[in-house]
Amino acid sequence: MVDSESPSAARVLQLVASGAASSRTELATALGVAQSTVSLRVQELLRAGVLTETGHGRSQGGRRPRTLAVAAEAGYVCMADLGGAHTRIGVLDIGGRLLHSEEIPLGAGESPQATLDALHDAVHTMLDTVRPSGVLLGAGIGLPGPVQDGAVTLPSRMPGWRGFDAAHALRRTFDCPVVVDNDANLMAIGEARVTNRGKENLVVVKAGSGIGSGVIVGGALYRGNDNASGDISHMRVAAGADLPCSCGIRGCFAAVASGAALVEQLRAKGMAVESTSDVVRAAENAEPEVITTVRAAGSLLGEVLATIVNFFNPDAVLLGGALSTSEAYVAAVRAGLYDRCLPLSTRNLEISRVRTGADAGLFGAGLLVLDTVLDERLAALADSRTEPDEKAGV
Amino acid sequence: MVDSESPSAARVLQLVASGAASSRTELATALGVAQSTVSLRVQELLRAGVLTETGHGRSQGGRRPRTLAVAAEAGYVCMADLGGAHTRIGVLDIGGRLLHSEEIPLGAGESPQATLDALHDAVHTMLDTVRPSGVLLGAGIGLPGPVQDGAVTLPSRMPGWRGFDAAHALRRTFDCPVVVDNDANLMAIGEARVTNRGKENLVVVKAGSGIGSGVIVGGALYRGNDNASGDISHMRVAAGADLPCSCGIRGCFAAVASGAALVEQLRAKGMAVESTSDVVRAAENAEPEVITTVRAAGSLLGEVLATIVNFFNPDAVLLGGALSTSEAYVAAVRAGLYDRCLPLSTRNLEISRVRTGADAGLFGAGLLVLDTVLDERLAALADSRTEPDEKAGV
DNA sequence: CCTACTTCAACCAAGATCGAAGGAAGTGGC
DNA sequence: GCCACTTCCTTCGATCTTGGTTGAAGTAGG
Repeated sequence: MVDSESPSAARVLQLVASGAASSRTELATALGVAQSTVSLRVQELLRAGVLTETGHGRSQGGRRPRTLAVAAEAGYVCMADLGGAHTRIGVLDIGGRLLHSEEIPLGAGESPQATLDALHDAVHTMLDTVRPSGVLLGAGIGLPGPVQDGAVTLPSRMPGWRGFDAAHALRRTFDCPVVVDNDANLMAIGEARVTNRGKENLVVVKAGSGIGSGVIVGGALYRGNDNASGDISHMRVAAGADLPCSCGIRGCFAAVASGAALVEQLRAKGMAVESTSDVVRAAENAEPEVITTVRAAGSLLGEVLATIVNFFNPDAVLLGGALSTSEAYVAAVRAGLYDRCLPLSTRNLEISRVRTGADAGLFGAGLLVLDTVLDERLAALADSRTEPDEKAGV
Repeated sequence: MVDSESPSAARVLQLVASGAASSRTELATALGVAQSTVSLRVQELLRAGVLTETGHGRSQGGRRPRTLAVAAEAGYVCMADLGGAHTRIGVLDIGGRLLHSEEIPLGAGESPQATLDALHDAVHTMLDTVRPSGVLLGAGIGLPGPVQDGAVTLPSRMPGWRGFDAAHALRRTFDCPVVVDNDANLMAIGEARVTNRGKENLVVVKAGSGIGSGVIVGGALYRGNDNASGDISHMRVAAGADLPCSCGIRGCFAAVASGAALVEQLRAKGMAVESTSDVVRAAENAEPEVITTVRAAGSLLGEVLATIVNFFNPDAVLLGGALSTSEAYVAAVRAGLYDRCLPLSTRNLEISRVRTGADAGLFGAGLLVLDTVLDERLAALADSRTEPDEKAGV
């Protein structure tokens, strides 16, 4: 359940690829493990062909380090972050570097199979342009709703998706290992692993057309009992006492303050907004009506998060999703949170935007699938190395 | 940070003492580790004098097991659970068995030093009666408020305690190792470790004169950033819009539904209640006014917990504290929770009373101090065994 | 050119845990 | 009584990890 600081293959590659470490010694300090341990693991990765020695680095007074680099030709993974109206897709090389990401006009509103087919086409068009070297190792996909066994169990804005085994369908379509998870969970994983703050316990909020969060405990994703952790959309707020929600209860937070709710509210007032991004743009243009609405939504999120922070006492609250790109929104969240939270819990609390921005979910999806794919590959290599040995030995 | 299933000394002893395991083989299956590992650890504990072999068990078709028992003469720890008006004290033997527990009329209302002095006297009177064999190994104390570095940082009903280093004072008074922690945290630890359900992630609520909770993640206590996790008393609820709270904000949950708040409300209506227990008693006697008030408080807790359950998606919510002894209260909590929570999160959720009842906090305090004390003792023994070897060897 | 010093990575021993194997101590059928 | 079988516990090597040491590689200064 915990894999934060362990020198997993994917993590070693990520450090090398990101430039955070380019020699064995640097890896050892970055991972916090003994040099000898790193040495062995690097040897494995070299043999597996996913790392290469590229030469020597500059000496710092002593022996020159042997520089390491990921073998780009070893392959890549591709990711998708499915939203209500838009979908973000991208490619990660084997070292966890984002080679490319883009937004495509594809929503989960269609039938599942049609959506996934369109996604498949879009991904392959992207791959034709990007032309990453090597082979497709795996794919990771984020869906906007609680995911269990590869299927969405509570699709609020996704008609027809309930119980549809997306993982199975994708495996068939893409013909490679696939992981499917909730979008906010993937965002939390991505942000936690790419921007390594010294923080162990995080709440990462995705405020887009819906609102969800991912929870990081001890550096690893906390999934809860049914992989349903992080739901904050159905908290009861006074501001929405009479608004109905897809869950069947009135007064839910997301029914008032989600991007979709803001669009509705503004359209009711005659404004020409279609999506959450439209709302954010209008707010940046300082349209008074919009900015008031956005601030109110942010303040409400702050209030909701105050409850979460009091209970969970995390090291940081990180904001992502389309709404978080609005300065006004973030400011309102901060204000609402500090206003309603115990000083004890906010004293050491960081509240900021996700550093990986709109790509956070893609990073999470890619890194998650890289973990499993690389582990399998190393295990296979270890097997193939021991078996012949036994033959030769006896 | 995680110590749930590891074969720690205290855990081995607890299993033996509780009767859950009386032979090495049973220990191995209970701990989920190899028999050889258990064998070595048992040898250590035998040498340390905290375990003894008592003879043979019944054969089950093969060789008879050698039965193990904790060496009662090896010592004991004593515990205290300090409340606003009452305090519960008890003694644990080295195997984690509760030898005795009682409630004494001592509250945290006095000055800290006076309270601790009175506590010391009460504990020694208790020890004179109980006469546990062996020596006092350590003491664990629970305080009703957030604890940092052995001191309460936000004493809501404890004038004069703010910043008072209780751990230091107790170490001097009792002259033994001491652990001090939040009462709800200790309750969570106690309940999680004594009644080992197959559950990994728990929320344990203490609903007494105040309301707090302890969070168990992966079998171990989750403490958060500032050891301040589990605070649910300051969640905003509609029912208490205008009631002031010690935190300076209006509308806090605990200002409406804590035991202290219920006492106030009922007294304002002319009822003769002094403490939370009085309220519970009156409710059990089916006094209409009281039972309505208690049910309302329970329903509110259920609503608050619905938020927590949606976010945290635990395996179980366990209710403790004086209020939880009221059937009506527990029923109202259940109703409120199921009413406001997503079915997804309650499908596999257990909602029940703590099985260790009023002693949950004592168990937690005792087991926590046993952990550290036993580890130290084994380490000391290991040292004393290696050092002479070196002398003799050279 | 030689020496002193720094840094890197391979090697080694120590500790923990595990699985397999085996001895010890029983039961039960013949 | 003998033998097969079961169960319990210990022993032994294998594996994985870690920290410390050593030798290799290189720099800086005289």
